[in-house]
Amino acid sequence: MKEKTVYRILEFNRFYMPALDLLGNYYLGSEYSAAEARVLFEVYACDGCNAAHIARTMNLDKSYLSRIIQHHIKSGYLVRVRSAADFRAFDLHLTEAGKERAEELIRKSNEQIGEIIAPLGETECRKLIDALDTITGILKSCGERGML
Amino acid sequence: MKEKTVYRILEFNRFYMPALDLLGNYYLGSEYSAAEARVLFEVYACDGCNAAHIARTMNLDKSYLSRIIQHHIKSGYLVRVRSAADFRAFDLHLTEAGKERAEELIRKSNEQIGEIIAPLGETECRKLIDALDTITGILKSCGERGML
DNA sequence: AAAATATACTTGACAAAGTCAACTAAATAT
DNA sequence: ATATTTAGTTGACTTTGTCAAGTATATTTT
Repeated sequence: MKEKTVYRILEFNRFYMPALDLLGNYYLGSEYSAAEARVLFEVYACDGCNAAHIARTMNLDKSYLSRIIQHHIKSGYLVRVRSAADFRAFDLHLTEAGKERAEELIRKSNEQIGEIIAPLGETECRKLIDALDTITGILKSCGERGML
Repeated sequence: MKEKTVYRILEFNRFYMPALDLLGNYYLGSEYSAAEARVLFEVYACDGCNAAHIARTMNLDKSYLSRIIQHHIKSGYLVRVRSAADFRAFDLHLTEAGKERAEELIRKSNEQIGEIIAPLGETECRKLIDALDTITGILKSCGERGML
């Protein structure tokens, strides 16, 4: 049974990943690099966080991240303000443009997924949600620290 | 309902993708680049195919692919033989070492997933499989050509 | 309080991954 | 026979990501 489960997971990944790719996964809007977009989202989700926090939660190299942040600042999407509590760190905030940019990316993602599931009816949607919940629940139960 | 479904899919992706990453998705063993491993798998799955076929099915740039193949040949994992039917093309085959390498990567993937789902009992495994099947089934029903 | 250690972030140099355009050679279509 | 398409290669390039070393501030240890 275990073996079959492993096999089925691998098979699912093989199926689902290209699907993700196709529809743009949660960070992809379009002309943006994955990491760049995700950084924007992280700040969107967690206003005032700093680079170290992002590096930890996204498991990103800090030097790489540093440059991504600089780039976003140059693009006018991010601003940094020196943290009062810790003078080494900078609190990160989205500018208005940055917020709009993030929301636009989210909207695009939504639209893409929306298009794909367009043919589904109520019942199927409910089933889909249930299945997603089931998987999430079970996988979460596996890892004290296996998963996010 | 549609909106909720979209939202839930995005949320699932956010949860599942790092999980995939962590456990090495279907192509990842370890020190190998995604594309490199996938090429190996493609030939494993489709012995005698040529670069053009791989480029099409994996949606890979042909120049990039050309170099990956060269690299695999140098590593002793792949051999090419000029196609009798089409003198421009080369049939690709795994060497014994290449076969072993591919199988080792597959074995590693299996082990990693196996470890993660180790805590699960029979019932949970069955539920997980059902949920994966449900998702696959529903999503497949969406796309005449939305998905793989 | 001083010294040692850890953390936040930056920079330079680099390696790896991926793309683009131009090319040769063979196959196919006109 | 000529034009177009397809298989593959190569060179030059950009993007993406990593590594090591450095500066400045915080924290811990003695």
